[in-house]
Amino acid sequence: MSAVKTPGRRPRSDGQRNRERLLVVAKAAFAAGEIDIALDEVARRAGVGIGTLYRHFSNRDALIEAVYCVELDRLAEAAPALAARHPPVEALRAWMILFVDYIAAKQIIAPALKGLVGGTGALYARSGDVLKAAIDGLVASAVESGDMRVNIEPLDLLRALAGVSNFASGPGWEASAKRLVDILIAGSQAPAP
Amino acid sequence: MSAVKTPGRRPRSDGQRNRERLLVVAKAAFAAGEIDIALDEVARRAGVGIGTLYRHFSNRDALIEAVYCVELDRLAEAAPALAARHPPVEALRAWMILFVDYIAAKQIIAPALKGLVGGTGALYARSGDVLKAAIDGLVASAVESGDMRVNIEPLDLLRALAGVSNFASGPGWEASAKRLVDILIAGSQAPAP
DNA sequence: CATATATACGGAGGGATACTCCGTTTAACA
DNA sequence: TGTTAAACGGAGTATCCCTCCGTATATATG
Repeated sequence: MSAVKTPGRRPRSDGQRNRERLLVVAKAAFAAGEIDIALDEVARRAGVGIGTLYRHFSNRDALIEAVYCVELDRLAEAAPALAARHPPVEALRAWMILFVDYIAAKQIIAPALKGLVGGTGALYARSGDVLKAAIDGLVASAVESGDMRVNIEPLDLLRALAGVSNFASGPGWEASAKRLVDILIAGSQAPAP
Repeated sequence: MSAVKTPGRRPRSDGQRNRERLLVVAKAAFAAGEIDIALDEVARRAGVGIGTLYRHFSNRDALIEAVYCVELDRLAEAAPALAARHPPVEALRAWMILFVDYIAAKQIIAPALKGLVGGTGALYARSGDVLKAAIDGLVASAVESGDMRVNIEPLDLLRALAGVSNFASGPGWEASAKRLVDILIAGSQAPAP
C-alpha cells in the first residue's frame, strides 16, 4: 500500500528489452521527421508484434511522452546550471533559447508539448511539472532581483514558445522563435525605475 | 484566358445550395468542439453524399479554410478602423486582443491557423495574406510613429498568439493569451530614449 | 415542350491506421 | 524440473480518408 510497486517477482528481461527497443526506434523515427509513422511500423522496426507495443504504451500519446520524458527532464535539469552562471534574466533567456534549440533538434515535439504545457489530460503530468518547476525557478529569481515584473506567469512564456514550435514546419521558424524570446524577455522586464 | 472564370453557363443551383449546407454544418460542428468530426458525418448531417463533399472541398483542410475564410477576412478588415481610432501601438494591442477573442469564439481555429500563419502549403494562401497585411499595417504605423522597434517581424507576434491558441483547451487560456498580448507589446516597444 | 449536355450527385469500395483480443510462448522462482 | 505469472504476436475489428464512376438533373437551346 505504501510502495509504488509490489515486485512479487523480478520484471521479465524480455519485457524490458522490448520496451527499450520500441523507445529507441520511435525516437529515431520522430527525430527523422516521421511524425505520423504508423505504430505497426514502429513495432515492425523494433522486431516486436503490435500487441507488444500496445501493452507497453497504451496509445500514441503515451509512446510520445515516454520518448521525450527523459529529454525533457534533461532540459529542466539544465536550468540550475544556467542560473548559477548568469544573471537571472540572462539565465532565463538562455534557457528559453535552449528550449527552442531542443524543439529544433527533436522536430515534432509540438504535439507532445501540447499535452505537456496546456493539455487537460493527466498524461504528461510528471514531465510537465518538472518543466514548469524549471521555468518557475528562473522567473522567480529574476523577479527577486528586481529585473522582472512581478505579474508574469511563467507558463505563459512557455506556452508562447511551445506555440511557435507548432509552426516548426515553415522555413525560418527557428529564427522566428529566437526573435520571440527576445521580445518576451524585453516585455517581461521591469520598467526602468 | 483573362477572366478568372468563363461562365459559359450559370452555376447549378443545387451545387451552390449543397456547398452552403456543408459549410453551415461544418462550422456548427467545429464551433461545438467536434474538431475531428468525420467528413462522412459532415456530409450526412448536410444531407449530401460523401462524394459531394469531396467535390466541393478537396480535403479536410480545404473545408476548414472555407469555413473560416470569411471570418478571417472580417478580422483583417477590422484593422483600419482600429488604426483610425487609436494611437498606433494601442491599435495593435486592440487588434491582437480582438484576435484572441476571435479564437475564443470559434474554438479550434488553431489547426486552421497553423496552415494560415505557418504552413508551407499553398492552401490558406489568400486568407493568410489578408491577415498578414492587416498586422503588417498596424506594426508599420507603430514603427513609423517611433513607438515600436524596427526589427519586429509582425508575423512573429501572430505566430505566438496563434500558438497559444493551440492550448485553448486548458482552463484560463484566454486570460493567458491576453497577458501575452501585453508582454508582446511591451517587448516590441522602442526603449525609452 | 423536347432534346442535348455540362454539371453535380451518391455511395460502394480501396487503402491505411489505431487499437483489441486471445491462444501461445517464455522467463522467473521454488 | 515443474509451475505459473508475465509477455508475446498478429489476426481481427472499427474508423477514416479519399477515389471512382454510373446515375440524375439543372441549364441552355431549337
